[in-house]
Amino acid sequence: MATRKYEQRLRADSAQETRRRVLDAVYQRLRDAPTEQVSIERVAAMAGVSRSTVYLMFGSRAGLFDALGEDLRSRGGFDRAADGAGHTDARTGLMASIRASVPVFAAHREVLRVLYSMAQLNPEAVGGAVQRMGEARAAGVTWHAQRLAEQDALRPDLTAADAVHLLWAVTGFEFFDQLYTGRALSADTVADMMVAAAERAVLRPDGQNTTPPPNPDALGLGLGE
Amino acid sequence: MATRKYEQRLRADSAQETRRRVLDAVYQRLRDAPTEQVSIERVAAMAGVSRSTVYLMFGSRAGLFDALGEDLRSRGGFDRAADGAGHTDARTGLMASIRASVPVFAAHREVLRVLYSMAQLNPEAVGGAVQRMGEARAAGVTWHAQRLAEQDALRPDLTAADAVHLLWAVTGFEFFDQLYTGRALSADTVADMMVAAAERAVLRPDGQNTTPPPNPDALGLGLGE
DNA sequence: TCTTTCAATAGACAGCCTGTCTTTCGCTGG
DNA sequence: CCAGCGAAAGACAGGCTGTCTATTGAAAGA
Repeated sequence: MATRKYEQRLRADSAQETRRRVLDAVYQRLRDAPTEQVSIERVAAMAGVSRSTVYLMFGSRAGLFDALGEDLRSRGGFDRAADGAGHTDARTGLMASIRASVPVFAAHREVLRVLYSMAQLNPEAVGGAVQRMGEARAAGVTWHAQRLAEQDALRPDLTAADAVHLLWAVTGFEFFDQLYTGRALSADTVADMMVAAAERAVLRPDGQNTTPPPNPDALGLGLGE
Repeated sequence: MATRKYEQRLRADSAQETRRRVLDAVYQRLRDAPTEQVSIERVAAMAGVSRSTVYLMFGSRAGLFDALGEDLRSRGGFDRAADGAGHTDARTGLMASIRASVPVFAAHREVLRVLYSMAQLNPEAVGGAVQRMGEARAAGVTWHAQRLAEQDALRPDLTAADAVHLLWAVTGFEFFDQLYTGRALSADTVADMMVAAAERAVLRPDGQNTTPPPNPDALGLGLGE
């Protein structure tokens, strides 16, 4: 007996919805109790779904977290935050990128924290989601450094490669969180600091900016001589 | 029957040695396979000890990692790295501190990575060891910022508190590892970058790094204590 | 020497978790 | 009406934690 053709559109829709519920449940769980161990069992219960359904949909624990990362990447606002491409000026483009990413970091802080830490302990545990996010960010940072070099906005003592390294360290979630959580600062304050840090780390000191350098006269006599 | 008095010195010595073997085993395990889950069972087997002995000695899994952190703190070289107090000049003191800490970070990178990540996921899981290390570092950073302020070496647009925040972010293990592992740079290169980043982030732009210290008398008793 | 005492050990147990399997249910859609 | 398939239920093996009890063996005292 030949198999009948099946469309199953309604079924597919409901599956999609179930998937959504599960992802929301993990997100919620990570947000509410980031320090507790997340068991698939619990997540499934929160989503009103059987544990075996989760395995069916995501394949494994890692697959679930991978999907969460991907979900965050597509819905969390990372896309908009990624490019500061709307600007002709490389400097302002960089600053815009940083300022755009901070609210995203802050909004999803707990969940990102868990994903990043899990990835540190075992990259496979999040199925490469964090790694992919990192690659995207690396590309973005490289692009920015390139543009800054082209517009001769880099410090004279830096190569473009050095700038990539420094920008990488100074614009990432880890750096953000050192200030936001580690020092209990507001997102706005952190944004200011990250912008300032990036500026001072890689940009020509003489160039004019959103933060004009302090008046040289003010310093004069303060030190040594 | 009255209890006899017991000294048990030899016993205590052997216990100490066993403890050492267990701690070495965890360290080794974390270093060799940082991405795999460390089970007490495995560690005990590596140390040639019963699992229950580990629980007896350290109380719990968390206690074991706490002890490891403490062990690292006392034997890993953090003490020497912590203070750049041998210098009268606040600037060079800061730089010396940073340069001293980098080799320690690099030497224990894998183990520190695991401890820090575990602490992020659940501070209790490492029994406060990481938190204590953080507090010590915070105190050190505050001290440096204070001295820089006193010697008028901070950027004019920064408060001492701001300097603490920035130094915190730029001198820590996380920042180090973003460059060392994240960008695959050598420890020496990272040290240079961290020094440069700290310098540019918080120090007066006009002063040379090699600038002679201001009037030594100004410091007075600051160091000895 | 010979006994006392207790640190160190071994091992059993309950409980939680993961990942895989088989079986059953019940809705969709021809 | 009923075939097909997505979803659920639940059993299972295996690994881990933390606790508890029983055992042992050697140092310390007499």
